[in-house]
Formats: sequence, structure tokens, C-alpha cells
Amino acid sequence: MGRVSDAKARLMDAVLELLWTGSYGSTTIDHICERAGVKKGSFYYFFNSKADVAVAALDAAFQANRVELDAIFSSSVPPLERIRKYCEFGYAIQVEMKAKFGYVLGCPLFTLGAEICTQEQAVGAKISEILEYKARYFETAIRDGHAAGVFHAPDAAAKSRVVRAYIEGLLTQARIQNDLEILREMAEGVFNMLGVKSAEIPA
Amino acid sequence: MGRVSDAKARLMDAVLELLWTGSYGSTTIDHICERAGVKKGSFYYFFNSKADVAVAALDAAFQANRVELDAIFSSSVPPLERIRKYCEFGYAIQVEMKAKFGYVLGCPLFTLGAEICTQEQAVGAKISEILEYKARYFETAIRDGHAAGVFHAPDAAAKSRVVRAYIEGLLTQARIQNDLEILREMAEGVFNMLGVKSAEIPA
DNA sequence: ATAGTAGTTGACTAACTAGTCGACTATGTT
DNA sequence: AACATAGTCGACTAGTTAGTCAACTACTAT
Repeated sequence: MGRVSDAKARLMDAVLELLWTGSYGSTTIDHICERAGVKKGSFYYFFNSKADVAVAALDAAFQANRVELDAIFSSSVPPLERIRKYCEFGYAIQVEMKAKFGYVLGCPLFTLGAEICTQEQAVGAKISEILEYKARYFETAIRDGHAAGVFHAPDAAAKSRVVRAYIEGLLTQARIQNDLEILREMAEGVFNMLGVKSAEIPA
Repeated sequence: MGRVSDAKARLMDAVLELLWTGSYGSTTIDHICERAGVKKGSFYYFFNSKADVAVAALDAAFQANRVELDAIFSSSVPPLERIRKYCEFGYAIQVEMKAKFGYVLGCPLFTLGAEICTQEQAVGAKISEILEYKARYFETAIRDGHAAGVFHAPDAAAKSRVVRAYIEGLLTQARIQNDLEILREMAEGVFNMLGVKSAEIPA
């Protein structure tokens, strides 16, 4: 079956790291190759362009991420608990990245999506697809919470949009200000948005 | 007093447009010059770098914008009315940009800030400065609203952060999805966040 | 009118960038 | 062993990018 290699995976890891710590514009194919320890000829053996490797890497990372998201948003977990766990999970990632790179990095999908949406159609479409998928976790949690009477949110889709805007906005603010602290308010902010009475908030 | 010229202003206009419609990474000095109808030699007569012209342009644009913001957030206007007017104003700008460029562009400060904050210190600092200044308009409006008993927000600074995160997040979602419609929920979303009773909402 | 000042220009260099290609190497199959 | 397949590599081209510079032009005050 020919020569074996993990170069493709290394390239995808490298591009993700560069996109997240920097930006699409600051990420060059030369840099990706250098970080992956792969020569450019090999890059073009696997991918056609920067957009191509970005789409592949985002997709692969999301597929891996889904396992954790499915656990966090499992319907066996009470709705508010799902949201609280998601916020904690996200916070832990940001802490890890800040320790590793010196910067709060925020949500790579959101930052990258905002940067390239007017220019790189294919990347934008992949990002939209993933963000939409993630939105459904929230919509379901909110629908379940409403059904359980934990809070009042008859239009779960609309409430989910509001919550997502807040969460993504907060993550991006954290990136711009390079400040982890503001992220600690995330779960509380979401609960307030949902009109959860303090007594109902899971420890 | 030597030769007169509006080339400096044209360059600042051009860079703003390119940054807003595209990104920092996609905006080159050559493109800026081309759009401004100015040769590169002249560019370097006025500015030292892309970061330099960006900072100057953002600052100038914000100074111009402040006049409108001061009117919208005038203390003679009822607090909720200020917020409603701000949302309407922002929506009108997005409509105008979509008509002009074919894309919903969102908040240039937020998009740009998220893109460059790990790389271009000077630009990041200017963006933070402007965003902080804008945040104070909201904080004051929320403090005034609480004092007037229109809603309950004893910690105006914290509530302002939540509201800003939501607004910026929503604007960025609109950019990513190229969708004007979701912006129409903005004022309503903010009012819900503040716990305003529907009866109090200004027409 | 002329001299100083402010702004303009085109032609240049050097570095970087994307993308190509043919020769090469490692692995599994027969 | 030898062959097909999968992957690697270095050297290459061509276009783009940032940045420089000396010569030039327009304006104003005296």
C-alpha cells in the first residue's frame, strides 16, 4: 500500500495552531510546512491550497470535538448542567491555550469566520456548517429546559441565537483583551439571559 | 505653505474600506494606494506602515463617529431610548454597507481586533481604546436606567459587559452569515437582558 | 520672481509567496 | 526480486509585497 506517513495530519495540526494563534492572513503555506516539518512539495501532494487545508483541518478538529460535545450535551444531563459544563469546558480550553501560547485565543471558528467570510467562500461555508451544528446543542438544551419548567423560553431557536451571540461575543472580547477573567461570568450571564432563578442554578 | 493635497485622507478612507470589507491580512499597501489613487512613494511620505495608517484611520473615524454617539447617548434622552436608537443606527449602517458592498460587514473594530490582537500590538491598543470608550456609553445608559427604576441592574459595569458581548457577537454573526435579519432582534435582546418589562419598551 | 516648503512620482531592490516538477524513497504484494 | 503504490524532496519559476530614493511639481510668503 505504499509508503506510510502522518504528514497530512501534521499539516492539519499545524494550520489549526497557526490559524488560532494568529490569523488566516498571517498563516502562509511556508509557515504551515515549516511548523509541520514537511516540505512544500509534500504539502501540494495532500492539499491544493491554504483554503483546502483549512477546511480539512477544521472538519477533522470538529469531528474529534463532537465526542466531547455529545457527552456534555447528553440528554441524560439536566439542561442547565449541560450549559454549565459547556462553559467550564470552554474556560478550561482557554486557560490551557493561554498557558501554552501566552494569549487567550477565543473561538477559532468565530474569529476566523469573521475574518474570511467575504473572501474565502469554501472556508466560510465549512465554518457556518460547524457553527450551525453547535447551535443545535444549545437549542436542544434550551428546549428541554423550557419543557422541564426550569426557565421560560417558548422560542428555543430565538433564545439559542441570543445565547450563542453572547457566548461568542464574550470569547472574542476575551481574545481582544487577552483576559481570561471575563470568561468566568459566562455561565452566569447565560443563566440570567434564560431568566433562571438563582435557586435553580446547579452548583 | 507648500503643495496642498487630500491624499492622506484618501489613504485613510481607503484603508478603512479595505479593512472593513476584507481583513487586515488581505489589505496590502499596494491595494490601499490603488484604491486611494496615490502612488506608494506618497504613501510612505505620510505613513510608516500598514499598522500606522490603520491606527490613524481608526482614530479619525472614531472621532467623527463620536459626534453621532454623543447625540444618541445624550443624557437628555431616556436610557432605553438611547439603546434603541443605537441599535437602529447600527442597523441602518449595516443595511447601507450591504447595499454598497453586497455583504453585511459587522463591527470593524471587533472583527479587526480579533484578527490582529496577537500580532499587531499598536492596532490592538487603539481598538481596545475605542471599544472601551464606547463601552462607557452603555455603562452610563445602564446606570441611568437602573437609577430611574426602568430596570434592575445594580452592577452597571457588569451588565454593560454582558450587553456589549451580545451586541458585538450578534454583529459578527451577521457578518459571518451575511444576514441582516438577525440584527433586527438586537434591541429586543438587549431589553430582555436588562429585564425590561415589555410595557416600558419605547416604541 | 524666487526661494522655501509640502507633496508627488516612477523606477528600483530585496524578500516573500504560491505553485510546479521530475527524481527519489519507502512500503506492501506477487 | 521486482513492481506498483504512496509519499518525499529540492530546486525551480513567476508574481506579489514592503520599502527606498532622487528627481520632480505645485503652492505661498516675501
